[in-house]
Amino acid sequence: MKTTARRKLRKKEQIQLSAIKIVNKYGFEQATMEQIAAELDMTKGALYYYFKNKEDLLFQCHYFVLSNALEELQAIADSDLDAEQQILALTAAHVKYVIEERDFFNLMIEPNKAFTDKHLQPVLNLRKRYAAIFDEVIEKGIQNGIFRVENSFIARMAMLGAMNWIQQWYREEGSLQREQIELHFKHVILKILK
Amino acid sequence: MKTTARRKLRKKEQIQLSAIKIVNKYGFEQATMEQIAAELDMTKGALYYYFKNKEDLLFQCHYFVLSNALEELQAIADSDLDAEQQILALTAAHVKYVIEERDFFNLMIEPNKAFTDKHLQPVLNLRKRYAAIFDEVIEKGIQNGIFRVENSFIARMAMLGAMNWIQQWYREEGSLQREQIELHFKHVILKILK
Amino acid sequence: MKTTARRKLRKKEQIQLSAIKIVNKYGFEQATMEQIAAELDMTKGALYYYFKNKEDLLFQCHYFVLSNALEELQAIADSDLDAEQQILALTAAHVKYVIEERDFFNLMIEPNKAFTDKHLQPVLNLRKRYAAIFDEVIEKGIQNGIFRVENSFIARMAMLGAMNWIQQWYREEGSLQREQIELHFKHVILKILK
Amino acid sequence: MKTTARRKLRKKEQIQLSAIKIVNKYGFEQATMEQIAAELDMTKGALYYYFKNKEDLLFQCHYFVLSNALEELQAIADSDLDAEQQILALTAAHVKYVIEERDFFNLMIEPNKAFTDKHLQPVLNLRKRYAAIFDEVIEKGIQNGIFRVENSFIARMAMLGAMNWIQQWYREEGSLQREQIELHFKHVILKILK
DNA sequence: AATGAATGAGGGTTCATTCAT
DNA sequence: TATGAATGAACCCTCATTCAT
Repeated sequence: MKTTARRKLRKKEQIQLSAIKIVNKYGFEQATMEQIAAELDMTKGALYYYFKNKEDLLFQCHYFVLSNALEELQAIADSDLDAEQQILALTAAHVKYVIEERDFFNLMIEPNKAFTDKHLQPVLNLRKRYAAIFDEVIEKGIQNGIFRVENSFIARMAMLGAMNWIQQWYREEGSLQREQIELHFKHVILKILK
Repeated sequence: MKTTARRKLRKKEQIQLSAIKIVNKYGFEQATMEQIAAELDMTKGALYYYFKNKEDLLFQCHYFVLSNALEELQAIADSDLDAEQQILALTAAHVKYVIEERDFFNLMIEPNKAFTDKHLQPVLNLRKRYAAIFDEVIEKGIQNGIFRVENSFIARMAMLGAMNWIQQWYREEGSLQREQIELHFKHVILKILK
Repeated sequence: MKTTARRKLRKKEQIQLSAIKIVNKYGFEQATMEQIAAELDMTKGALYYYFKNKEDLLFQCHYFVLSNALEELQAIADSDLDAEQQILALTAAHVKYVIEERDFFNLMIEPNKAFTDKHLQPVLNLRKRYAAIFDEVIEKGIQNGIFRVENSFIARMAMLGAMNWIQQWYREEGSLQREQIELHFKHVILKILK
Repeated sequence: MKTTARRKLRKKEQIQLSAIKIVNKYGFEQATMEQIAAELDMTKGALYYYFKNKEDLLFQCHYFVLSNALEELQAIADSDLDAEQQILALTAAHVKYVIEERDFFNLMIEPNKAFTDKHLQPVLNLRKRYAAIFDEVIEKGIQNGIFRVENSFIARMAMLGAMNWIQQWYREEGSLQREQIELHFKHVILKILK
């Protein structure tokens, strides 16, 4: 039956969640298979039943997170909103990921020293596509005369950097709630782009 | 005698410089005592005559880099330039550090990943003072009517985030050189602040 | 019921054949239970229904191969050929086994590396009986005046050594095919014995 | 001073001797770094101070043993004895190695599954040169009309195989002493070659 | 002040073995 | 009977740390 196959898939997902958690806590290289396993009350040996090796596990985590985010952003870029509305929606979505899915998103930020050639390419491709979505909308805005930027690469990087940095200072119990942050950043982003 | 004490100090500095070099090349956790020692044609055992352990050495490096940066930024904030000129100088300085001292500034991001309690507090303090300099200049600019920002905390964080992110994409062999990046970011920062 | 018992026996044989194949391909210690099972589209867990453990399985394979060889050689020694014809037939048979059952004959070389006490004795016994066949035929030849050797023990060991060594240099894709090797060795063996 | 360097070299030799011993006892792949270290009351970690990794250590053992033997045999082939005397001397030397330096020689026999490309070539070269010495002398004998063989490759392999096999049955406490074995094998070898 | 040498803890990985289902 | 899943021991290797000299 499919039940067992499905159970295996579910377990793989659990392991990925655990791995993401541990990686965010200790860093990419410092996360150990033992820690990842302990989080689920498994022994590290068991992880190898589900993933070929550490790099494979971490790669799949990375891929999983990026793919999900990518899909959501792509839908925005494909909508029939105008460039300004789109960039605001992208901002909101990205801020949401950064704040709400902290653990997931941190992975995207992590440097790629950890991957060997075989895994590096797919990750870099996803990253490129993610960035391309922002570029596309920015470009559209420029052509429509809505945005005015000196260098769109720099603009995109500045925007993403500013937003990614949020997780360094955001605290759930702090005075600024997500919605306010979203609003503030929409404002900042527009300043950068106009 | 003072001479030997001084010689020891000088050696410690050499070791720190070596460590900084290695860390910037291989990353914080991947740098090994052996590599650091080899850079100076020493054996790793000798390092322990000067530093208690690896964390101690790395902490002092970090402290050294951050203190230097702090001093430089403070001088700017204390100068008699106007707020706009000051913020531009701060931007140039920060961009320089982010690029040149890659991994030590990386640490500013998540010091708790690398340091245990004892060393964490001093680092966090430095970090606060570092941020305070930006706040001070921004505030000055607002009071002088030069800057106009909705929320100065958000503005500072957006600026620093945008700049810190540079190290994620900057490549020495890339098409954008440090000086150009500096110029572009001065432009972006002013957009955010005005 | 006999049917199920017989089915079990047949399955055991299949597993043995699979194990023999894998061992000849990857070597005795490098063969894994997983590989052996995969060859039959089983999971490794199932093997333990038929064999107590890996050593047991491998022992029975070894025993199986050696017994078969022994039987074949015994038939030759019991035939009514004369001693020279018999020794030539033994040579052909032995060369065939050395080449075809590479690793199981390898075991004949140092069974104590692979087997613990319990299994060692039966193997050593088979080994003795195997050698005895050669001795018997050599002795017969000497008594019939066909062979003339200084020391029949040395002669037997030299013969077997020369043949066992074949597996060190034989390559399936090499220029010498099994049949040619057989012919050459028949020649050499006769030189040693005459 | 050179003393420390020399001490290091001596230690490396000790480790090699230990490794050779263990490998002969348990086989190439089954020998563990721990066993090798324990033999010298060291911890396995210490081995890595002297050798890069297991393959490196085992390779150097292999190389060491082969080189030594090679030198001795080459001297014989270079002497001004005639081919028959040379082959007898080679036989004596080889038998001596097989019996007296059992551990060393076993290494030569071991299959080379253990080495990766980098290390495999040098070993195979040494082996080739070792074999070439026998070939050279055999060829010389053929040209001088002293030897008469159908296929000199087969003859060489049969000889070496017969001799290498000695260690399978030789027991120090057995009835045949080395000198007698030497004599017997000289006899056998001449039978094969004439 | 520095080196050579060693230790020991821990990390990634493999695999025979077990066992509930 | 057989599978899926897990365990645990053992392996290779790295590296911070120690210490006699």
